[in-house]
Amino acid sequence: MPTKERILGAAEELFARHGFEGASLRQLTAAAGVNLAAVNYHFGSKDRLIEEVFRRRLDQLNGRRMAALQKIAGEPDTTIENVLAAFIVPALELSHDGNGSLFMRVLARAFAEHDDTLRKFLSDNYGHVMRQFTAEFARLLPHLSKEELYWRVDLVTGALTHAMSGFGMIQRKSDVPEQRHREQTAEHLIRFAAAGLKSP
Amino acid sequence: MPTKERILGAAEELFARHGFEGASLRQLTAAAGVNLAAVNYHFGSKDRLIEEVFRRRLDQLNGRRMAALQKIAGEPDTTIENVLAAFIVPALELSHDGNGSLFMRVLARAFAEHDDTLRKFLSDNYGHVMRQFTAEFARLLPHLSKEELYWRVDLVTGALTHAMSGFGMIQRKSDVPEQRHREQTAEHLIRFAAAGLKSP
DNA sequence: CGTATCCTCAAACGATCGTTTGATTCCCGA
DNA sequence: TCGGGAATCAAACGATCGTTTGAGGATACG
Repeated sequence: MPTKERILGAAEELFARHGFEGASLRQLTAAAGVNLAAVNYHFGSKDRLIEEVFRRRLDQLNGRRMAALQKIAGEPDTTIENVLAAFIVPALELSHDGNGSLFMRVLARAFAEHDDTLRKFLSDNYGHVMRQFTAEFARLLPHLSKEELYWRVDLVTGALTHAMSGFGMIQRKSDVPEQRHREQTAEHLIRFAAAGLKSP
Repeated sequence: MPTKERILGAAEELFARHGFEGASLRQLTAAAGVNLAAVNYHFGSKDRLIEEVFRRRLDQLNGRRMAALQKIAGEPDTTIENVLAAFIVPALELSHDGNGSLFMRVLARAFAEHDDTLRKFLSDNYGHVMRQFTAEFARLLPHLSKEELYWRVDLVTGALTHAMSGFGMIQRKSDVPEQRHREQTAEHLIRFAAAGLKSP
């Protein structure tokens, strides 16, 4: 495997496990089986490596989210559940794809850290996704004030980030096929979030 | 102010802002206006200081939660909303008490970090609180399977932790009295969480 | 006044951090 | 086959980390 890929994989795992400050480049390069200097050679700095870890996964994740949303946005028979599925299902697919679940933990960490640099990077690059989803929720919940809507979207985001960071018990039982388990998880999350969004 | 108190206050603020690994004892003691060696003298180590930051706030927070829960647990006319209020209101009171809101950010960080030592400490010392609340939810939602119930309690916990860590917009408008703002926030959170818990 | 106890202080400990350097190896196109 | 950029390597840079030390100051009690 190319050196850059091995570094990104090890970085994802160690950032998830020990945080951005807690994972050192020496641990990281040792886990990847590459030389210590390789990070600065290929990425320039540790901060740029962190951004690249986000870019690689979020490009794919948000691409799928936007594609799913485009299919239903503005349509007359679209439901809250449809929009939530467009947001949640791509994330669940990622969680079950190789080390993707580790990335959801990295993402949960990024939310918990209130680091301004990282927040600005995420907002600049992927803020439009949240805005599109919020706009569609607004269309389907026209009776809610803007403040009410933001509140509920924020609570939904919190619940989903928490759940998908693996803190909860998204653990597949051995007798349930992976495909079926993913569908069940999606149903749980969508049912819960839809009830919260639609509450009177 | 006593040295120990000044250290705990500065620690709470810097742990919230930079994380447990990101905040150094040199920053911390400088902010507190005490000598570098004071941390190890009064607390023994940085890890023990971290535990003390949690203990100080959680003793008070969970004490109030348990007291509120005892008043309604097992009563025939208790509602989901009552139980949620017993869980949420003490946390909101803490959030509006001095540097208490910073502690909610520390707590959110602790959830995001999957650090085993910290998790064990929190579970050993305060796990009984979550078990009591879960038991009461189980009584009020008898139609839910144990798996369903755990799922929903976990999602509620995630949403509330997220919201109260200040990532959302729990920001009081200047023309709203603090007491009223706290009540409004509690209403938002309780309505959302109750809808999620009770969803069919 | 003497002294015992609690506390503070500057200084230093060894370890580890992210980053840089300069030499060496690899590999492909001319 | 040979030249040259790309990639890897061991080693070192200065800075910062948590922790420890031992001397000195403060305070209370005989």
